[in-house]
Amino acid sequence: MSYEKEKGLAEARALVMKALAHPTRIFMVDLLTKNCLSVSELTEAVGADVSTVSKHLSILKQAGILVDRKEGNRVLYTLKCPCIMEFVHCIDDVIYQDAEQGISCVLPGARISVKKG
Amino acid sequence: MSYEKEKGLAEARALVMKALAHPTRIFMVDLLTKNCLSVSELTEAVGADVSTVSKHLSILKQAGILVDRKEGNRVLYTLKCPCIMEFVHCIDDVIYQDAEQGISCVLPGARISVKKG
DNA sequence: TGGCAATTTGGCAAAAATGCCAAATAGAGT
DNA sequence: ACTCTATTTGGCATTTTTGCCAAATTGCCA
Repeated sequence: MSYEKEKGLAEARALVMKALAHPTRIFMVDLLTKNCLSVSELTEAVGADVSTVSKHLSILKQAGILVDRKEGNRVLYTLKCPCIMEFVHCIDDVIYQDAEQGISCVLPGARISVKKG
Repeated sequence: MSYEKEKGLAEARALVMKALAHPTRIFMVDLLTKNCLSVSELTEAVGADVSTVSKHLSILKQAGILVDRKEGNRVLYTLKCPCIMEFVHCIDDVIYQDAEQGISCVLPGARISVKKG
C-alpha cells in the first residue's frame, strides 16, 4: 500500500483531525453534544473574541463536524454526526492509558466495541 | 461547565488530535495497524526524508499513540492502543456523510456501538 | 578500533495556524 | 431609514508546524 495511492484518504482524514486539534474547538464540540448553541453563547462559554469563535466554528463546519441554521438574529450550531464525541472518548483512552497502564479502549462511562461485517 | 474548568482536558485531547492531524502521520498509524514497522520501512512507504519521518514518529510517541522498541540496529514502532484506528474510522464517517447524506456512524467494514455503564 | 547502516537531533527557512481589532453584513424592531 | 444586536470577514502580527540538510548518536560486525 503506497502513500501515493492512499494520500487522498489520509488528507481527508487529517482535515477532520485538524479541525478537532484545538482545545477551544474540542471544548465547543463537547458543549454541542448536550445543547444546540448560538455563537454568542459559545463565545461566552469559551471566553475569547467573538470573531475568533466564529472562525473556529467555520473550521468545524467546513470539516463536516457541525451544521448551522439561522434562527432570527442568531446562528445556531449543532453536531452533524452526534457520534463524534464517542470518538473523542476513544482519544481519552489514549490519555488515560498513560496515567494507568494496562487499560485500553475502556472508559468509565462507555465501552466501545467494534463488530466486523 | 466553564472552559476554565475543562481547559485541561480539552488541551490533553487536542494534543492527541494534533498528533493525528497530519496526512503522513495518519497514514503511518494506518500502516502500523497491520504491521510493526521500522523507521526505514515507514520512510520508504511514506517517501519523505528519514529525519522527517523520525520526527513524525516522535510526535506520535509523545502523544501516547505509538511505542517503540529496539531490535538490533533498528527501532520498531507499534500502536500503543490498537483501537486508535477504530476512532480514525469514525472520522471516516464524517468524511463519507458529506458524500452520502443520512449515513452516520456506520462503515462498510465495522460498526461502532457504544454501551453505557 | 574502524566502518557501516539505522536513527535521532540541531538548525533554519518556508508555510500554516492563531487571535485580536476593525470593518462589513444580516435581521429584528422602532 | 435608523438603531441595535448578532455574526462574519479582512487584515495583520505572532506563534507554531513542517521538512530538508548536516551532524551526532547508536548498534552491529569485521
